Amino acid sequence: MKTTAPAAALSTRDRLVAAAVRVVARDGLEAASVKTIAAEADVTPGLLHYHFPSKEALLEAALRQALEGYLAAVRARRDALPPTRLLDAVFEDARAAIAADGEFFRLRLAFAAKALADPALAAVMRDLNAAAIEENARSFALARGAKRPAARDRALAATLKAAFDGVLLAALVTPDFPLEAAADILRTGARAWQDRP
Amino acid sequence: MKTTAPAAALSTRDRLVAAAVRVVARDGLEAASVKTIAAEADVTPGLLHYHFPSKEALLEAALRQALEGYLAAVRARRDALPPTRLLDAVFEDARAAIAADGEFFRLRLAFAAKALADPALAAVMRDLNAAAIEENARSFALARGAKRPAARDRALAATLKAAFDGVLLAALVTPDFPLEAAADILRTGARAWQDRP
Amino acid sequence: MKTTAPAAALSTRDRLVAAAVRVVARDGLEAASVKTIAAEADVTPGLLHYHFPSKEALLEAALRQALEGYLAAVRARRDALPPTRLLDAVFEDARAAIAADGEFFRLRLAFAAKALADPALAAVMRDLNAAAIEENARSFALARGAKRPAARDRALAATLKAAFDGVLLAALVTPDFPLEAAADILRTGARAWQDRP
Amino acid sequence: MKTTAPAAALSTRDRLVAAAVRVVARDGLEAASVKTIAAEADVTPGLLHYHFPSKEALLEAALRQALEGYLAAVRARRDALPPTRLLDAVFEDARAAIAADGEFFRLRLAFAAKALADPALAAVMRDLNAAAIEENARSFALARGAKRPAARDRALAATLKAAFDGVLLAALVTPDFPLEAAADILRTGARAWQDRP
DNA sequence: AATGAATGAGTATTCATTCAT
DNA sequence: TATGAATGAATACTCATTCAT
Repeated sequence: MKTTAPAAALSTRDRLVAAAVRVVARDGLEAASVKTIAAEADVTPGLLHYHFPSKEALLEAALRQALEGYLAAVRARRDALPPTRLLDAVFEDARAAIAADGEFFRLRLAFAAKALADPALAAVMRDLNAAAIEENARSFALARGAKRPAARDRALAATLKAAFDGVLLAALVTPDFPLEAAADILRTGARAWQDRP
Repeated sequence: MKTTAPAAALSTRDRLVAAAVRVVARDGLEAASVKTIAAEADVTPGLLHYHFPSKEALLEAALRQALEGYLAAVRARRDALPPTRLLDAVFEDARAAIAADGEFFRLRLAFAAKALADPALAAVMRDLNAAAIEENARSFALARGAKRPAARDRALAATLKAAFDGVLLAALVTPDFPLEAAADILRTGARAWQDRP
Repeated sequence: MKTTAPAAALSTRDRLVAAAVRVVARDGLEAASVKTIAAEADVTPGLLHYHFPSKEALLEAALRQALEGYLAAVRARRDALPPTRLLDAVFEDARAAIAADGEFFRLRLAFAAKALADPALAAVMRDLNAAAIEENARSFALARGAKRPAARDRALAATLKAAFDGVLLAALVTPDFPLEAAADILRTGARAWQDRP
Repeated sequence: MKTTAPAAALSTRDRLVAAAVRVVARDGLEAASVKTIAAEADVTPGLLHYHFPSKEALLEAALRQALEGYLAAVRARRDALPPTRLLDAVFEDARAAIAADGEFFRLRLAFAAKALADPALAAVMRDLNAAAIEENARSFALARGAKRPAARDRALAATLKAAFDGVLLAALVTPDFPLEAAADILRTGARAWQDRP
């Protein structure tokens, strides 16, 4: 019989997924060979293929896990705020991401590039993107006094997410990117959109 | 004496750069092996290394050429417009890019991901990004009635470029992305920023 | 249960080392490509790199193994002789080497040339050379009636080894090299050195 | 019309040979590619094949030129000495070579290794080796009071040359090689050989 | 579940040589 | 003479995958 320490004792499968996330976030997809990932998980390459049919399958699981973790973090922060502050929260999320999220963004960018040629990855990204947008759309609806998100809420959420992604990329490559101006411009546009009847 | 047909008369070097651009735009960086690029240029792999010290050097030249081509196109369109329509032109550029530019964006995204780990590529991107932004900043200054671009013009230009890049990526991955809303939100924010004293 | 035939039971690693020794001794370092060595070991080139991080690492192991084998042979012959005959034994060793050792010397010469530019190989040669010299120095001390080798014993051993190496090279390139004269001259000089108080 | 400065203006052919000698002496045969040698001679690789049918032919010329230069230097020093001091001169030559001749020896060792598998190179080495030995043999005959070198003189010359070559190699690889002892042992043996009736 | 050995196709790069100009 | 472009074969090495144990 084997007793498992509750938190630390990840299954081999989960260790592999976590290792893949770490490697891609830290060193990019080019460095994410089977050998490298297996070593990061302290496991032999052969075992990786016992748990996953291919390297692609593992990478897909890694992308899903990374995006789900991000989504959960967004949700948690959102649940702790009153509805009227939700639009501000989006901007704070974005600013926090820009300040701290270099690694996670590296992973997201690497996978985005790969997804353009890989339908399975594209599907994962689309689904979890949609979930995050729906989450924010719900918040925007509440702030407007509506119970359920409408098309205008989803459009706002999708736009802000996309725009901030672009800003995040630019800020990572260009050290002196004008973050304040970007936030100001986007916030003004968003407020006007919200106040429209 | 040799008459040169305008298109076929590219030097081998230029044919290699063009081939690299094509391959990366069409199939991504993962498919851009020396063998593939050489074949696309109708050349032997050995010859590629006669003209470029390494694959990396060729890819860097390809990125530069692609971005310079883009910059030239932006400049040309800009020169054909009266100053008061310049802000609108940015939005039209962006919309045109979203509608038509899938291939060019694929290349840009692939190189962006690689640039996070490759300082030489990052420098190329930064330089040509900065040139494009300066170009637009000049337009925005003229529209404000100023002769020379100030920090506020550059901030606006940088923000719009970054935000539209994000929108472009999202639109490529998500077919039903709300382009109209995005343009509206960004335009509103930009106008408010411009009208500020 | 597996019965192992003594010769065939080499590990893959050992088969690779032996194959490298054989190829270098027979055809020289220029012919010692990864492909050639792998074929000689009846193994795929990929497997060579599974067992050795690089071709250089394999060649270093091969050099060490060849020199250790030689050293062991010298020791064995030495142990079978009475102390007074030890100086003569050195000359017999040398003559035997000259007569029979073409292949081993080809390897040694190839590696010596390479070692001038490769510190790792140079270290291996130096260490095993020193061991062989110390071995002979001990013999010369015993022949003098001393228990432990002194500087004069090591100087004699080093000189004889070096001089015979040169003679061996010359004899290999020049078929009619005067081996008897060489042995006579060296023996006379060595005896005089030994008889000195 | 082209005027040629008398000493500096080597023919292209000679510049190539000199460049090959320099490259091999400095960096070894492994570094002596056609490209490298041509660059050292400030010439294009294509031109090399105009003057030499193959790389091998150039290397053979380089070896011959290096050995002939060495032979000329030996002859010159010999001509300046009275007959009775000639044996000493051999030892001084050798000591000078050991002290200063690292580069030349590197070349000689590299070619020696290659010559074991290349009959054309082996012939060059043998011929010029024989010439140098004959030179010394003549000296030894004179010192004995004979007019013409006999077998015993040639044997002595061949032995000393070979032995000193070995010592030179050992001294290059082993920094603390006992040069004094080596010279002493060889000189004693040589004198005894000379004094024999 | 896990290992470690093995494969075969693929990678970028270097090389001596040829040839039209 | 001399150049610079071009070729094709060879180089060491990496990779995802398979499989017997």
